[in-house]
Amino acid sequence: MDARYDAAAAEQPIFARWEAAGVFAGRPEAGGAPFVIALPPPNVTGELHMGHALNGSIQDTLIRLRRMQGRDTLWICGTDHSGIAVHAVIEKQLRAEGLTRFDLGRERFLERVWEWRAATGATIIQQFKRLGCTLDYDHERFTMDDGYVRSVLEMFVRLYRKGWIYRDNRMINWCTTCASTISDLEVRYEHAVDTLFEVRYRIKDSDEFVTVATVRPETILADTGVAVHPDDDRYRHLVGRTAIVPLVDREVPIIADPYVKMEFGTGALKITPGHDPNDFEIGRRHGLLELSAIGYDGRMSELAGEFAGLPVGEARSKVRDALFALGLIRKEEPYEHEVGHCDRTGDRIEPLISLQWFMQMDELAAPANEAVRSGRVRFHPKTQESTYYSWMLNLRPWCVSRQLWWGHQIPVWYCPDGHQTVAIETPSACETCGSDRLERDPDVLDTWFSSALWPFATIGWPGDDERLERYYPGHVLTTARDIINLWVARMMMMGIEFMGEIPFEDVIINATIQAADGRRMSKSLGTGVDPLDLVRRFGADATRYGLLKMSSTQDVRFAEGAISEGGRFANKLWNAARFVITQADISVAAAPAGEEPADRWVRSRLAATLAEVVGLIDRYEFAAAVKVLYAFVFDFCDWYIEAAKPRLAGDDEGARRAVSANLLWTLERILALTHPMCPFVTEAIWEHLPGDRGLLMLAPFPQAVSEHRDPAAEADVRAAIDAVSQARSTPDVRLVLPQGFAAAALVRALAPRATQVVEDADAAAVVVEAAAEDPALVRARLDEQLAHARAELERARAMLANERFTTKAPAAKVDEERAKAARFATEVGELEARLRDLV
RNA sequence: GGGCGCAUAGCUCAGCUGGGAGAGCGUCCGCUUCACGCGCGGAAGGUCACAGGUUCGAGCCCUGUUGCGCCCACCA
Repeated sequence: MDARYDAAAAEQPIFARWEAAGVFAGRPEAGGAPFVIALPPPNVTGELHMGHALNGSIQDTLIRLRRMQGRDTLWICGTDHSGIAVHAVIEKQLRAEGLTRFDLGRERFLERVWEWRAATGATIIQQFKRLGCTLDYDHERFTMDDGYVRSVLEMFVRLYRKGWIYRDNRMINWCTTCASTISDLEVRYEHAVDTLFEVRYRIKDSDEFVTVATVRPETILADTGVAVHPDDDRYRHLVGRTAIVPLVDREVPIIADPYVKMEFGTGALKITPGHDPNDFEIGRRHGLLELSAIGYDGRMSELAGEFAGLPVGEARSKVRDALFALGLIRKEEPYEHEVGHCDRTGDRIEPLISLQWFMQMDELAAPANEAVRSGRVRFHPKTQESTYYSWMLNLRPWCVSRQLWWGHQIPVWYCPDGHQTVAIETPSACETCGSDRLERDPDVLDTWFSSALWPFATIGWPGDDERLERYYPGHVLTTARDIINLWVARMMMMGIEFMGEIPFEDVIINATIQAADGRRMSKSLGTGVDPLDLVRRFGADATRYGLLKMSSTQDVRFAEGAISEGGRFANKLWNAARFVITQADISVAAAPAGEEPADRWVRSRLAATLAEVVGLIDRYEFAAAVKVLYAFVFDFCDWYIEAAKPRLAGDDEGARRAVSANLLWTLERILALTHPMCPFVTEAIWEHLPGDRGLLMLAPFPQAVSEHRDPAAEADVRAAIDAVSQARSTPDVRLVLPQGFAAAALVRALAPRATQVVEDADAAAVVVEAAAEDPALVRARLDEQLAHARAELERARAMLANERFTTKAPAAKVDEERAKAARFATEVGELEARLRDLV
């Protein structure tokens, strides 16, 4: 064993051995209850980023711990076809060749996507292996593989037959770059400064004008009404009259609708049902015409007359100029508001009316809400439930059709008469009229539609696969906050609907790891940190350790120090093992042996640590678990191994064997406890330990033996450690131990700088003194101790003198103060006596 | 516009139901090269964002202010 743990050299061969064990696909033969996590399927376009690495570390820690605890663990593996993202990648390639996807046509485009996927689609899964993740690679799924496509179509058909999926002409969010609809959840609102115009519309058969306010004058060309509030006295006389839309001279009705805010702008609202979601609703209420002046290409349509063909932005200023020339603009002022942008491309969203497929989720949502409310599904941290409810309690129809090619093509065929035939297999004739001239809907489904069935489509739904039976429902889901509604909520709805049971019990919402300066980590900003680079520099264990330590309920800034600490931790463990292997008698069997205070202390600390770390992981408090583990491992090294050295080197063969057995026993348990978090280094050490022990990954997880708890030994050794620590930092000290102090031998062995270690019948506790030959130092130290004791005594007495404290505080608190007062009074007395003796 | 969260040592963060401010890193001092210099021990360093309030007592509870972050939302 080298003096330094070489992660780079150790990791790959170890991973190969794990894979060879063939247990990643679950192991029902082990007899334990299933424990299942579904990996949030990363985009095929993706590379492992910090979020994936954090999430992978958490999931693998849980999977490994449960596996060692005997559970039949399954970590579902796969990738998402990510429609829009893939289109972006391939269309960019095409642009470089001077082509568009339409030049290729659907079939050739899809061939090209599959070629690309064959070449690069495995990257991110390989990267999870580098992190040490024990995903079920043998059953890797892809949301576009044949079986999965079938599952998606099955879901569509079933929901269609229930009437929850339907086709309708509604207002949708249109992204001109994507040339597709996007869902409400894919719209990101950004602050924008535009101009608010007040425009005068003439009233028909009158000299009067009505003035409306708008930030989008170009939509005037598609206006089909003017609305005022029913209670607005300023306009009451106009309701029912006709206004004339400027530039196009269209006659439109003036209507009254309570949606209009009297106090905003002029109190009169132009209605453009074709280009504004509110106006759309108002238009539907009043039966207004739905006109469209903007096309899917983001340019003005024929309806725009002289402005036809102009991009929207350009049309806006041209229309403004035309209105101004006619003297119809009454006012222009800067106006700040939030404008919807495409989450993927950043383009301004164009609200348009379009014939699309929608999904209505009201009935699906009710049981999903109930699952959270009743506590069957728990969010960690719990505050994230509000994100879930805020969306789930206010659901609107989900536009599921996308005008893309890469994705699950909608399984609906139309005959020339417009009848719909819905089927999983291509039908030969129209269900309604028998026509054989069928054409399939060209659109594909929203990527999140297929993601919603990830927990069960991956393991065989809708078949009767035994894996489906065994591994659904799952247990834990860990993911990022921004997809609680896009994904988590929808999985819950679909899981309940199609499997009759929630897909998981615990939803862990990860911290977002920000760049060191607090900005968002992003490749394009150049603020990203590549987790694989960390793996190369520090090792996978160090990376996992650091990420777990950074995991938190709130967002954290990336700190490389946490990763390098993980590297030191792994090296420390490696060297502790190296000491045991080279210095101890490893022919003895590992056993909780030795009755010295140090022996009992380390076993007691180990039992406490085991229980605490497992408890923390059970509660998903990974950062705290890592800290507790770290503290114990360093205590073990700094004190138990140090205490063992003289005993191993001594002549007492019995002591030598006992210490060796105890060292081995403790080390084995530390390795098992550490393994879920730092699997590589622990497995590497395990291989060096004597005997044929198989893989640590499959070793049974150690129980915390409560009989090993020994508060007296812990207190004694703690006192010894404190005294020795003091002695190490100060030359020429004298250590005074109480008569019969249990850990006296430990103090004598570890305090080389103490000039004297003496037992004193009068000493109440271990005392560190300056050496007798320098009374001034002794005096100074005693003075310091006395001042401290006096201050404590004074504080306790002051509290007890406060009548309101003694009457109002809980009795236990008061008793505690009394005890303190008594203790410090004694200590003050003792110290004063010592000082008198010195003089 | 509504909601949620965060502001604690130079840095990254802990501080659970209110009773003497913590860890790791960094800095400084000492030790040590016989498992580990990715080592050992110690020390310095904080009016717990600000202002009020409740309480015998507040980092923790309440109100407000400031600064950050996030989520939700169709006010022209």
